Amino acid sequence: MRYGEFLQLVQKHVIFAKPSGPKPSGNGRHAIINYSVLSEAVGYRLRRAQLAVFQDFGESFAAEGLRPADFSVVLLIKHNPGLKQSEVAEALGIQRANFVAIVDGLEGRDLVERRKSETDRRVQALYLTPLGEQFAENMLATWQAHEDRMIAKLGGPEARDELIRLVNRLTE
Amino acid sequence: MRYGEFLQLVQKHVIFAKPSGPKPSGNGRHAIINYSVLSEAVGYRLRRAQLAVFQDFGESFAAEGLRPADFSVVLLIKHNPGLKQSEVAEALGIQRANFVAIVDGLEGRDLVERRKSETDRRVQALYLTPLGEQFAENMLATWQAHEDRMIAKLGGPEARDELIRLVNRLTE
DNA sequence: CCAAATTAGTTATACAGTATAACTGTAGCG
DNA sequence: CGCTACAGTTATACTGTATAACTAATTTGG
Repeated sequence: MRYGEFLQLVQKHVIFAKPSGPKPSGNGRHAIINYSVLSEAVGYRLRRAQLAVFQDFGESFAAEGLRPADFSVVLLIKHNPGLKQSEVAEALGIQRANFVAIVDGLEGRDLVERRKSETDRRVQALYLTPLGEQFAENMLATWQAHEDRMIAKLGGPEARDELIRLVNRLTE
Repeated sequence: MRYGEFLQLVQKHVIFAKPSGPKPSGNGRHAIINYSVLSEAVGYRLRRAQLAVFQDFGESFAAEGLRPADFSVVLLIKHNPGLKQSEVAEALGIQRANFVAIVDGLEGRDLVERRKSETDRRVQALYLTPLGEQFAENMLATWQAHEDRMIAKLGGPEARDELIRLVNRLTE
């Protein structure tokens, strides 16, 4: 058994804890706080928003025990079967060393298959298993429901498109 | 010596590593990848953008060894002197247990002062030290330069306002 | 052709961020 | 007074991420 597989087994089954949102804070009184530039700081507001979205994502996939990285990996393999491990990892900005455990997990759940390339035996080409293909369908339906909630919060598909357009400028 | 202070001492001085961006990926050839819905997935694009912004933030403050949380704490204390530890922590969405080490660090650098409240000796009220006030001025100048870079990437202050307006809807 | 360099994947390890439980000292209240 | 609640703290654990070192396979240059 590989180390990654071992880790997978001992992992707790609760991937995403319940929302740790604003606790019923004691006396209920809240200090009025001056947030200064934080209110309009791109990094801060972006971070808080991203946490809120991931929170919803986590609750959506709590039953499946699927983390954002797992979702992305399954999606990419589904649409690009045969990609090398390192290509998927780089596409998602995941270090190849950390990617091993992710693939171990998906392979252990019989969703993904590693196949040694015939032409280059160093390479592990990735494919979805039949179960993985089926899983991906349900996964995408669950994701779409999550995404629809986010779009609704934003105020519609146009607002979503505008948001994507803006944040992409920060990544380029 | 408290545990938090001990941790502070043994912490490495390199808070933010160099950008681990797209490595000179070997042969230079890149597989053409179908990202499917990931291209327009709110959570995914938001996450990537936030990482890019934090990367720039980290480089901006590498010399000062200031992390995003430290920045926010100093800023809030500057504009709300005398707030309780738990109030600052809650305002920033930081667990009070984890907030202890952050304040330990800032206090150890003589930027922040804990003062036991006269009326409630359980409470630690937070204030900037004179050095902290001075530090905050430089900090804000450094931050503004960072923020200006982000605004420029976005395409101007109007685009920034629009982005903030959109992401705030996700957090509410 | 062969030795050296490079590449893909893997393992081990370290650290930041975050979450929870349990403890101490203090305050409020019947 | 005795019970409950609260603020801060400590210890601990787990996820995500970063780096170095290793193995096996391939490519490259002389």
